Amino acid sequence: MEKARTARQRAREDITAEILEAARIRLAETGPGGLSLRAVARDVEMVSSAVYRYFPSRDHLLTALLIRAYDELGDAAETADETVVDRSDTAARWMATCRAVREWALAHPHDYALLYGSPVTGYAAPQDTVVPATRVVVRLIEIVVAAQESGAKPPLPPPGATSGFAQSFRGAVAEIERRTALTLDVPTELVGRLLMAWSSVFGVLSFELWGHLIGAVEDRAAYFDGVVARLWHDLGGV
Amino acid sequence: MEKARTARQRAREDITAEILEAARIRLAETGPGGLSLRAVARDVEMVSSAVYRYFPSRDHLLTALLIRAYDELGDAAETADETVVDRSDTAARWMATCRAVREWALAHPHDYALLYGSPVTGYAAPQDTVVPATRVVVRLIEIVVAAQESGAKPPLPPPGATSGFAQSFRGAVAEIERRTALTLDVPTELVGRLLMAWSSVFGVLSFELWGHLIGAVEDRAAYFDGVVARLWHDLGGV
DNA sequence: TGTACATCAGTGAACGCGCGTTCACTGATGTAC
DNA sequence: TGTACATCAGTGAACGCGCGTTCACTGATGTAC
Repeated sequence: MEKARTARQRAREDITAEILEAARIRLAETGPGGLSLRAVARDVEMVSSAVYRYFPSRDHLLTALLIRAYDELGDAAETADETVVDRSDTAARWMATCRAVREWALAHPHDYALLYGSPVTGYAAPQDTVVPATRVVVRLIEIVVAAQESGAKPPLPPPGATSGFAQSFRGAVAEIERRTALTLDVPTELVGRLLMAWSSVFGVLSFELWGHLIGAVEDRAAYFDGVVARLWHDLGGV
Repeated sequence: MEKARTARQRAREDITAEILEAARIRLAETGPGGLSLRAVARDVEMVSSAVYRYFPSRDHLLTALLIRAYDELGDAAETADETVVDRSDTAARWMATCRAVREWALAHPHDYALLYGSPVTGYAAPQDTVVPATRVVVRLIEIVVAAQESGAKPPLPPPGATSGFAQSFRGAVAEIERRTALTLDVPTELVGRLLMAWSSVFGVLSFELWGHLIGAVEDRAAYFDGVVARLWHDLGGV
């Protein structure tokens, strides 16, 4: 059994969370590059040096924000998928998951920018962010694999396609083979289409959020749904 | 006939260009949010206040950088397309144009980030950036329209598709109808697929540049080519 | 249970730094007669 | 062609500001005997 938490430990957790939340709000006003420890300290009514008891530097604070945001997004995506009661309705699961990503992005545009926007100059994300960062793709993979297992026909390479494409993402194929219980071979073209779909979803979202669709697309939600449905279709989904 | 330029006018143009170039180099080290007039002034060996003779504020400098980068990218894309001698080989033109975008992005990652990354907090791009910003899509549209005119069959909506998608980008359809000499109707699904392809190209590129493909895709060039070929196939291209 | 010592949160001053922008000025270049 | 005046590029000092990080410190909380 765990030792009971002391008052000090509880306070530390609470205050760490408070600082993180204040930093997140700051993020919206200054952007990640302009995030300032002093400003955050002011918001939580601490002297700036006190924050160093919780985060040893500005970069550690950024890392914590990054992980937290990836985890929130991962939670949102996974929860949305699990809300679909008919687990064999993989098309619905795909749709629900993608929509959840969009909704989270619209609700937290600055956190989204931190994750999928241009990297912060002078800051290199450490290894700890890798696992939380992959939660969304991993879930998308699971859905597509489930569709295959229940008999969806995998997509075919377009006529005239070269082998260079299939060779280019061996790492992803190996990763998927390790993670799945698929007895049949993982069709390479399917993995390629999956990677494409993954970056398309975020490409469309980034375009929507950063204003590149202004003047072209009016109903952004309907557009997103249509795109996601087509990506599913191109994956061989039914 | 134009009046001959005076020494002053020539000097002004030269120095404006020098400042812009210095700013561009700075951009790589600080990111757009951290771009500092004083640092740029130092680089061109001027006193900081002197820069104000050329750019009335930091934001005007950013705008100039933005326009310059969009124009460079537009030039690169258009030139690449025009290099294809057989103008009726629209597949080759599509490929060449997309590749040129990637090459420019790899050669100028910080300018790419300025254009397609998260927007700079506290800075709103003025109207002057709109036209240069659309040069790449416009060229992609021209290529796809040329393919249609020479008999490519337009893509079909996937089975079960709703009308919401087609309705969502009326602005884009109207824009394309105004710009093209197409006598036949512009197929709506084609326009949708075109918008999708457009954001997919930049989605893939952003993922490549910001490190989201690490561990999944090894041969980035082959992957990009494969993606672009599939996008063309999905557009109904031959 | 009570006491002595160790741990740790938070303080406040200081370090050295860079920033955007304004302003009155000097001196060179351009123009009108 | 020569001179008087107007325009403009660049100077240097100053404004008020915020930043990350360090350090010696006080006082509260936790722990071992």
